[in-house]
Amino acid sequence: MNDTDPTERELQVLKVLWQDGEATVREVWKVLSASDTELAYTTALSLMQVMEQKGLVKHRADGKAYVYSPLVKQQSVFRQMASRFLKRVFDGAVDEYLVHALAGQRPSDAELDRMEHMLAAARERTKTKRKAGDAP
Amino acid sequence: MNDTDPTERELQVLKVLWQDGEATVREVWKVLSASDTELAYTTALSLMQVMEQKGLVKHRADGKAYVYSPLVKQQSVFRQMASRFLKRVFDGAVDEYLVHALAGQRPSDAELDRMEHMLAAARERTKTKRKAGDAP
DNA sequence: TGACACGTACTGGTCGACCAGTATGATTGG
DNA sequence: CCAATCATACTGGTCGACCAGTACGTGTCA
Repeated sequence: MNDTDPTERELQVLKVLWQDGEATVREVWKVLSASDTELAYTTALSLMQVMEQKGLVKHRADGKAYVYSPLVKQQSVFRQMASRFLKRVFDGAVDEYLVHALAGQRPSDAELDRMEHMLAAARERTKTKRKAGDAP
Repeated sequence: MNDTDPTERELQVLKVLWQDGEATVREVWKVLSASDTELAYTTALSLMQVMEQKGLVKHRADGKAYVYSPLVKQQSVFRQMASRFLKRVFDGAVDEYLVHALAGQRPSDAELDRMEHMLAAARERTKTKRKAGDAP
């Protein structure tokens, strides 16, 4: 389906929609204007119209206003963006990916715990995976 | 200094230069044309001239040809790109970053080993960091 | 020596992201 | 009733990434 990542701005909009479930143009505009630099209301509107055209969001009329909601799942978008980034930059070497992230960031103990569990789970999967050729 | 990531193409060029130390336009062009779709020779040239203007590479004359070499370290670029991506997409949550990468990728045992070591090292750093200034 | 091969410089064109203004329709308060 | 205020629709402009063509210089070889 979607073969390109959402742009920076589009991602900002999607985050608002994911958080709130749905939102009017004005609400989205408020958030973007608050976190970022000032933005014209019509700019936010244009952006969301383009996004609808791309199939990222849909709208329904609620009285006068349009209420927008996301058409793509946060999980899918994040997974896709991470995969693509991983592949493009590090040629798929997930350990390279991690080491550079850790270098610029100091994770909390809780995060470290969660990540260790992830690795353990991943190791488990590959181990049990040895059976039956259901490879690509 | 550099406040934007290198573009897709620029990154491809940098990878060639990092790998070989230095390279002529023709060599870079060969690699790009091989891995990607066909590309005009002058396109590669233009790209590298722009990159020089941006301070990403420099050149020296070797007889007729220009030999280009990188001005930025692979480490720095990767670290910066990873950090930025992490922040922009996952708001700095490195565990989120990892889980989505693992979902789309099946790491090898060796990679898992290396990543576990990284986490252990990261945990060590935060632990010793708690003490009053007994820094190395 | 003169044509050719190989190099770079310069220029232009396309496309998408991003931004914002003007036009226009509907609701509502006085 | 009417105008102010809200909404959306439509249109255009800027900028950077990307691509490639033409112009031009220089060394080489028959």
